[in-house]
Amino acid sequence: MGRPSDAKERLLEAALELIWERSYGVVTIDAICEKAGVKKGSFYYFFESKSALSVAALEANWVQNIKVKWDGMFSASIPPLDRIRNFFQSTYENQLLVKKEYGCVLGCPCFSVGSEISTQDETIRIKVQEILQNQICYFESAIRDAQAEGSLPAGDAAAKARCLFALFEGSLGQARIQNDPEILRGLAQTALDLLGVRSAVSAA
Amino acid sequence: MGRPSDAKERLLEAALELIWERSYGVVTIDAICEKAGVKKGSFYYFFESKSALSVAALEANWVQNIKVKWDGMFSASIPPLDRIRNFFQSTYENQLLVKKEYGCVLGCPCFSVGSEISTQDETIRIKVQEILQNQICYFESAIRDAQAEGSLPAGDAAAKARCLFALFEGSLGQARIQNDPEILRGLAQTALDLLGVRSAVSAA
DNA sequence: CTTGTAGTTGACGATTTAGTCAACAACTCT
DNA sequence: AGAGTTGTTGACTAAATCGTCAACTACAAG
Repeated sequence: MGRPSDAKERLLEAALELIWERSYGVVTIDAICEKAGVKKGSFYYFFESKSALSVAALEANWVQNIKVKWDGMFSASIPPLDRIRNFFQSTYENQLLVKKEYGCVLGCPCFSVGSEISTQDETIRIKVQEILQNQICYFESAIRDAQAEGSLPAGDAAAKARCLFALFEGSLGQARIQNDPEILRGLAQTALDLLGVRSAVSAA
Repeated sequence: MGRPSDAKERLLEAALELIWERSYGVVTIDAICEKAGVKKGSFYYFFESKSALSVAALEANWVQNIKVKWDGMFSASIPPLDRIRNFFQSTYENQLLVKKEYGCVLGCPCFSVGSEISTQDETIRIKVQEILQNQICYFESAIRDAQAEGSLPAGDAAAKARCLFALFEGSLGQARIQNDPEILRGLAQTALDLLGVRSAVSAA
């Protein structure tokens, strides 16, 4: 009941995009409002601060956009090493698209924001940590499955997953800093090498 | 001639520390001035903007602090794989100290700042890129030397160096976000594994 | 149609921040 | 000591930004 509105959703989307494109610190509430087509009064009707909005935006982006993609890419119906290969390959392709659309390589919003304000805003830090931890789990179960089927040597799957994730985020960060998606070109192969796959070149 | 002063140096130091602790966006010129014990008029006497100061601060930190340490750790007199092992080990120990001193894991200022403002400030982006590129070179020559002496399999040393660097920065970023230096604990071994060293456990 | 609820608006005061400037102070060199 | 140069200061303006609020609007349900 009452007056229907999608202003809240528009704010979430605008905030995430602006923060991703620019940075958390440089984006003002006014800018978010303008991009969302919402007056500041309405902003404060829905959220109590930029911080609270950002937490909600990161969460919404995770459940509505990222998680569904990852669920698809890390589906148990795909051979585990293919999941990893495809994931890194599509990361590259995705950043190519981002650069075409935004003019810049933007990397991973979650990691960038987390690194930016982890010492300043505990609620964002916790949310980012939670999402990243969740992402590492996708790597970890792919690694576990690969070990179970014998396509990867046994070993600490959690540690390997963290290592793989560090490679992932570190590479995305470099790509953002250099504004060059080509950094991510061979990442799929690099990832498999890192896991100790003896690379048999697979014919398409 | 004229009036001697170390205000410029104090500004460089204060800026770097504040930006490292907090973030580029959240640190104001006023805050830098206060920390440096310098009035704003003097700030603008030495630098034309926060951006210009930051570029100078990153550069000064690189040549005066980081580079000399790295020159030591990557000295040609040390066996190449030891350079890498020691480097990652000392990264861990260093962040332990940072956490003790600052209360937070702070990671790598250069990478954090770079990732934060790469899309916003081209002069900082370029400077960061230059420093990071330089750092990768240290990895690359260690890898090359290891390959030359046969302790690493041949292969694209530049690519391996970039990969190692991504692991390095990605791990530091995670450690910062989680505010937990233990993320970096086994990094030296992980790095060597990544390079394909068949791990012979070396006795001390 | 009325009523209650959810959402909207624009104008406002308070604060923070950037950036400027003219006068002043401290030092060096001759 | 005098002159020239370098660095310092505090007070100032302008602008940006935050956060608030009372009045207003649009819709749903009865």
